[in-house]
Amino acid sequence: MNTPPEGIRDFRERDMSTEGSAWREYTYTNLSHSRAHYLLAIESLRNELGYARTTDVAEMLEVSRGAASMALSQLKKRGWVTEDPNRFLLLTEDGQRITELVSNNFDILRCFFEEILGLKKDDALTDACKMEHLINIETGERLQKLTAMIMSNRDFFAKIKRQMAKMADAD
Amino acid sequence: MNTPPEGIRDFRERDMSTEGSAWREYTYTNLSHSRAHYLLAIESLRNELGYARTTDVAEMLEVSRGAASMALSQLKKRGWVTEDPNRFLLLTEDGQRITELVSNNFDILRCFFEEILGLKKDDALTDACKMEHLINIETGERLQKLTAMIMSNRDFFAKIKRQMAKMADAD
DNA sequence: ACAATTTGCTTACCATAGTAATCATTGGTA
DNA sequence: TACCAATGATTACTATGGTAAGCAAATTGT
Repeated sequence: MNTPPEGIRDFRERDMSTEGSAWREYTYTNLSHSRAHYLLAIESLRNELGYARTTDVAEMLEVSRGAASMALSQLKKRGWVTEDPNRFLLLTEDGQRITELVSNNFDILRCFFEEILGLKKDDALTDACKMEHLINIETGERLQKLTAMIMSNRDFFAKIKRQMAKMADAD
Repeated sequence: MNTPPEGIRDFRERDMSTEGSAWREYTYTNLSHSRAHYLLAIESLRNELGYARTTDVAEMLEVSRGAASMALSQLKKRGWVTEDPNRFLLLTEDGQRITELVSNNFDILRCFFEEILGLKKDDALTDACKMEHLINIETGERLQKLTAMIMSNRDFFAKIKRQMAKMADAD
């Protein structure tokens, strides 16, 4: 947990001396929101179908095949995606690490939003999706820990649930 | 708290029937990360200096004056920014509402990351900055509530602090 | 008063992230 | 075999969000 996975720039090493343009730092993994979903799509397709072609990715993400083709060739250049001998898409080891990281972040966030903050499933999903590639490893780990601690404290958890339900009623 | 401020599309009304491209929804306020900071810069400059010119905004955000000029003219078109009789930049009422929303989100997130999750100040700031314009109103309100509830539960708060400190040591 | 600087803006440029149209392979089938 | 559909990639286009260079008008300094 000490160092980030291979292929991911360590955000903790960034130069904060030039503060002020911190607002521009928002990738952590050097992965855009969109590119993250190409990786997730490959993973998900390989789990569902056993394979992933450019066309399948395009269809899943509802983008044109041209866009998928270009996006995927970028991801290949960066060493996150390759092809198997039969030209089906594969995640490299780096690609898998990053995908898993983003996927974990998504789960942590979704769970926190839904179980702790009591957001509706859809809203929890949407917000988690927006942030999955943004939070750094440390934040994810700590959020997960917090969620676990709250959920294992029955009284406090119940209290939170009541309060959050009250807020939902106010809507 | 029931409805979003004027000039902000209500994300809760979006059509979720076309799920699947939810990954593409990530603005809520129709405000990009970058544009949000133009609004915040105007607000902040007017508080610090009493006025905000294009040049001041450009300098604060460390972008070129050309970029600032274009960004600001977009924000003017959208009715979030105007000029006073002497051509100094002003936030419109809609602009102020959005700026306040983003600014509140930032404070809520920063506080949560720093006080609850125990992130270092810089990391808390960075993560909050990345998400300030992304979380929807409801999520912000609930996160704030959670933070308050945890902080006012002395025993549990102390326990969390211990755990989070332990995670920091592991780094 | 006049030169120098500041300011706001335009222009030409770059990169990313999409679309739509088109094209070359390829693989199955009539 | 000869054709047709599907696949993957290319091309031209759009929009956003930047930079750098340069221009015109206003402000400032001596």
